[in-house]
Amino acid sequence: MALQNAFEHEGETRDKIILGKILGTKAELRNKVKEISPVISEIVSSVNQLSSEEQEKEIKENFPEILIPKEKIEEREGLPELKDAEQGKVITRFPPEPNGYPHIGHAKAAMINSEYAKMYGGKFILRMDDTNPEAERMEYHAAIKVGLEWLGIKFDIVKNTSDDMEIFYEKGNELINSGKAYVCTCKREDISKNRRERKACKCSREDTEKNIKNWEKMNTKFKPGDAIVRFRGDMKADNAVMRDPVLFRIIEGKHYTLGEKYRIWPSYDMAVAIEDSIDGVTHAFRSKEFELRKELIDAILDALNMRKPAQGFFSRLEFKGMPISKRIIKPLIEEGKVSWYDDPRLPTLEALRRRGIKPEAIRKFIMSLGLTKANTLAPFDALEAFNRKFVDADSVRLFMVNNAKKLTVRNLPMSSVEIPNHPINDMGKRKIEIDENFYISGDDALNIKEGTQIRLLGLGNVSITKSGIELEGDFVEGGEKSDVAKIQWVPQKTAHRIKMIIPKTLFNGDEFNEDSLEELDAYTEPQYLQLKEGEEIQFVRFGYCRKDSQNQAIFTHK
RNA sequence: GCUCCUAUAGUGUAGUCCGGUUAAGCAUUUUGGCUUCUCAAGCCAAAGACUCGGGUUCAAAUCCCGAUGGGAGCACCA
Repeated sequence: MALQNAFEHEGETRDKIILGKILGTKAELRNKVKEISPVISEIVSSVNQLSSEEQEKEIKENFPEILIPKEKIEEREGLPELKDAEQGKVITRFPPEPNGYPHIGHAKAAMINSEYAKMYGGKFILRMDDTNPEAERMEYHAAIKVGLEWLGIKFDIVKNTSDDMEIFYEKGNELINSGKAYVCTCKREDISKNRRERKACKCSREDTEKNIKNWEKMNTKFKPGDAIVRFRGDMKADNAVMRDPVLFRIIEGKHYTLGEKYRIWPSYDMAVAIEDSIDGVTHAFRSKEFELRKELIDAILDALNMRKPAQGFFSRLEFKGMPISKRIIKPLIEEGKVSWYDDPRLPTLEALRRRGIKPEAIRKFIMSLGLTKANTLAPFDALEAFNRKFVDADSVRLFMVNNAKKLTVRNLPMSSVEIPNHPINDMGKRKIEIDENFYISGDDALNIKEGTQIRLLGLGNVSITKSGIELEGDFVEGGEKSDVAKIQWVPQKTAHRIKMIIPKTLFNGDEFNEDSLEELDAYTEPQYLQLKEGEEIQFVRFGYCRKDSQNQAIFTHK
């Protein structure tokens, strides 16, 4: 073993390392460290005295198996295993609030939960967490469903938290009747102040009878803001969430599905606790900012003698320079700085789709992030790298030139040319009609000098007789492929004009990037018109792009 | 302010629970090379990390204590 280690590390080995290796494989020797370490030292020093050649000779003669290269360690696929999970019995859930458009953060929560259900052959629930009528809209509800469907996430059960209003009231009664919750009629500011100062208010000392009466009055007499139901937690607790949190409050807004049927609504903690328990959820994964609520949720369920799910937490996912929060995005839309929630600069699912990011890439990417609680501010290029692998195999290769310059080629021997749609995979060919008039990219035109040769890809070499803004040249029969600049081109007579949109980082630090959307004026082949909307293309020597419409393409990535 | 969470290469992570089989693995990035009628993909190679300071131990990324950096909560939002 010493010999092997020495061989792997330039002829030198160390006794500590060898000791570690031996103890690692042979646990029974661990209490005999004192006895074996001098023996090891001796072996190690004798090995170190040998020259590399002698070591190698020794290995070849006595331990040839060492020379076989080690196999690479396989990366663990997917998420870490769950501790108390039984095959076939795991139930997870994704509970979004329909109060906005779904984004990459939703994708992470949904994928982690669904992945675990899949891993253990269990069930996965989509539960629209809609207990705040003021915030929720059908539009968002629909957008979330569309987004999840696009991601390819399948649900076994779809429900709304608001389906179970009667159950919340039942449990509310139970908590109030048993004195584990009380009605508080203090002012909002006082409640907040008492929380900070860890002081109980007078309402918490009222008797059960009064609480029951007030609980009834919440349905009739009290106005929104007048009264709330609070859980009897611990006003002295270090965890501020436990300082008598809200369980129910009055909201008079019109709920997007239930209208004005109810006016007392459960808070998030109440709703999640009860729902997860009655839905049979065994494992609930949420993002890290909810971590402090774990204690509360357990306490509520204990107070009601209900089954508790295991709770896990993961870090929020955000991209550098791409804000997720509505608070930031909404004003940008209002000021016209971004067009809408599907603006390709945004991290919403709709925007990612328009930009040409594939759901499989998002899945791989999210799984690669793991289940850590450390903050993740991933650079977008990590996602791009995954996406490129999915997109490359079936993206049609097309020619596109931007900032077009004219090139006239004399003595062309043909009037059309056939070009394969993909360099490796069989995706057919396209026939391009040509005459002597071409467009080439402005950047390429700049670099072309008089008297040199260039090669028009798929066509042939041209010897340049005039450079500058309008170029001219002669066709060269049988020209060399190597050592010539190979450039893409578009025939002038059939050139199709498109707008090329290049999304860039929206924010540099806190500063809005005024140049975050670059638009190029470009020409492409008429073949572009034959492609389906949404198809991914690779514009040769430019990058992967998604066809957004007949006259607009969005740059995906290099 | 109080409380909680967190810290591995430029970036994202594996390993940490249960110290040794890993002088830290993978991916991405960057740089070289091969291949190629694309600056793409593919293949090969190189570069690069355990936040800091103590302690325990034959042995610490892993356990303990302290410091520092980052994030979150202290809503009648979820």
